[in-house]
Amino acid sequence: MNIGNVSEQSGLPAKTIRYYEDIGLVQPSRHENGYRDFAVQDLHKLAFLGRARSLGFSIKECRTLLSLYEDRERSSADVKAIAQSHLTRVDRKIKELQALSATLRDLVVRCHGDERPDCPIMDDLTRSDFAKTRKHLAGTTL
Amino acid sequence: MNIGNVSEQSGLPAKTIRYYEDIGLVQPSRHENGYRDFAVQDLHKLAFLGRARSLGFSIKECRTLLSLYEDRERSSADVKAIAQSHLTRVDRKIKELQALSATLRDLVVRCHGDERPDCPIMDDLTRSDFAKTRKHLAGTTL
DNA sequence: CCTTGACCTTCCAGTAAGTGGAACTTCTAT
DNA sequence: ATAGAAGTTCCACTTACTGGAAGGTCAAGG
Repeated sequence: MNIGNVSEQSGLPAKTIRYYEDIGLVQPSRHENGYRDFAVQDLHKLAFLGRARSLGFSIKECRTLLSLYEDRERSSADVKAIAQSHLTRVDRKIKELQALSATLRDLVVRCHGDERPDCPIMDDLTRSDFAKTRKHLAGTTL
Repeated sequence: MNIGNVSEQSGLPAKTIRYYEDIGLVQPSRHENGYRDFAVQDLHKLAFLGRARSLGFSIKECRTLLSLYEDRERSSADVKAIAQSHLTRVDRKIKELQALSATLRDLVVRCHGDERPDCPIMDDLTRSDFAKTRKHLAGTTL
């Protein structure tokens, strides 16, 4: 099966599939002409990866999940542990963002938003008493 | 003022401050020995940036906010617009993560988590009917 | 046979916002 | 004089891809 076909069936961009091969998540064989030749198992793996990624698992976790996926002797406890820690991470992030949202909302509501320069948002940013309490949002890329 | 001093007072790592100079957010002058010499205004700017970043504003937004910060003729409407769109983004992300959390929680709850291999989480990941519905979490790095 | 276009290949660069480390110089205190 | 702290630059690494260039391959139509 060619990459375009696999891309369509798995829902993953061809670029992503090549990338996944690069980092060793799949190992398709090659045709004589150099084209990748994906087996049905590869398609399943890629679909699995797509779903796992869409659930927010990191590539590293996906790697582990994939090895469990292929392990008939796996214990569901191992799978659950990964999902559980991911869930905890997600929930922690939600809390962080909710706190952020509350702060922003308060500032936005209090800003009259007209042509005058005075602005509670700027006042907040200009506060100098935050240096100790400030916490970086751990890797929050929105 | 040396960078260590500024770092301490602003709460930003020295590395970050140098990075901010690299990308043109601050322009400290230099001592004869090559050491950076920060003015009080630079310190204020960096504190401002630290606070803005901690509120989740992107560097690009920080750049704009900084120019508004230095603009006595600014209209608070401009500031509010940036904060508002950021808030919208945060709230959208919260919703995404909440949906994710619900899905994960359901899977985790349903997984017995023992030594046996059968597992609802794996079953979900192995589902093949998601390719169309799957949505990549837009840039969610937790 | 030739061409056109779709599809495939590799490789390089860029994204966001820093962080870590190496190699080196300068300042400060003993 | 020398040790250690603090400063400097530069390069690489992080995440998970994505975009684009330059070029090879394949199927269909004239």
